[in-house]
Amino acid sequence: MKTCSHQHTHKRQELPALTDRLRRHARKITGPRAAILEILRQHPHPLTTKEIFSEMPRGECDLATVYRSMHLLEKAGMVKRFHFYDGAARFELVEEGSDGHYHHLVCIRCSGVVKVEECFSAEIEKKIAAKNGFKAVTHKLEFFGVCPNCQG
Amino acid sequence: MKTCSHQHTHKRQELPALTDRLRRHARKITGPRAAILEILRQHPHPLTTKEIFSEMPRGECDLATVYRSMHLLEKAGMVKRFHFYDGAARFELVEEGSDGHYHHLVCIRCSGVVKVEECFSAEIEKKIAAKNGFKAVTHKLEFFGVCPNCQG
DNA sequence: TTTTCAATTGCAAATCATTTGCAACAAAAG
DNA sequence: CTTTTGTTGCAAATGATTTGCAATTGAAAA
Repeated sequence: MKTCSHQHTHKRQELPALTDRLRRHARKITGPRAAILEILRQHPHPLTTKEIFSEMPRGECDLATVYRSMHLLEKAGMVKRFHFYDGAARFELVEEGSDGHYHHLVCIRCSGVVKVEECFSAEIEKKIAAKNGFKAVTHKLEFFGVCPNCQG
Repeated sequence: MKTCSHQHTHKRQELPALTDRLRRHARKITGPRAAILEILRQHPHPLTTKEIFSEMPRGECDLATVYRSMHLLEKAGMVKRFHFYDGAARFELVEEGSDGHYHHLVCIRCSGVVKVEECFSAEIEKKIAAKNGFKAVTHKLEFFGVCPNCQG
């Protein structure tokens, strides 16, 4: 019983490599989109749409555009969407070739996030799928706790 | 390495037992609260606030009251909150004595939900907590896939 | 490079889920 | 039965996200 073999290597791609990836999905490379990719590139953390928006050089684009772009990037498999404690979606770049499968450990006090390499055995998922007759089963797993700084 | 020992036995409690549980948390048993508990009792599925509201006998109470009640029941440990594919929170009754720790397998097509007994080794969680210096670590885990009816 | 056209954006208004202030009300305690 | 304090209804406020539409702009074609 071995743990699942998701990739966790993170060689951060350059912006051109990212725009190429997007272009491959038959999409235009626009100012806002390049800016968003660059921001995600520089923040290896899950960011909310608002955070991405406020990182934009001088209000470069509309909030709605960020929302639209995030959907686009998500469908292109270039970002992964997360939901933690609050109602806001958070996004993180998925490295090329990675299936984007990894998890987080979130501090319930300060909201700090740590990427988690560990994952449980893929056997469990297969067993669950088989037992219930489901196909294409995936999972979402997030850990929550109190980080060292917020203890005491 | 054994799987975690969460309880999964579900002997559905009667309404009086439920109201007693709530009373123990020093809270008044009101019409809306009893109605909500009864609805949750009769639907061993995660329900959205809206669904609970529309199950109420003739609009018995305000939507805001349902929201307030769900927070109350959550703090009392009587219901568990879930977030699946969409933005709406879903609630399910937690059996007395259960730690409310179990998971779901959700169909991404029809939204059907199956309760999942399986869980991964508790060792993994301990290891993650120790490695990062976090305390009181818990996790949220949900499975997604295509159910038998929605395949093909 | 310039033309052309569909994809994309900005803006404002619309939705959706959820929360909150406040006065009227109703359980539970005495 | 009265008091006390938690609860509710209602309406308005939030916060996140979506959408219609006209104006704009990448990128393919000429």
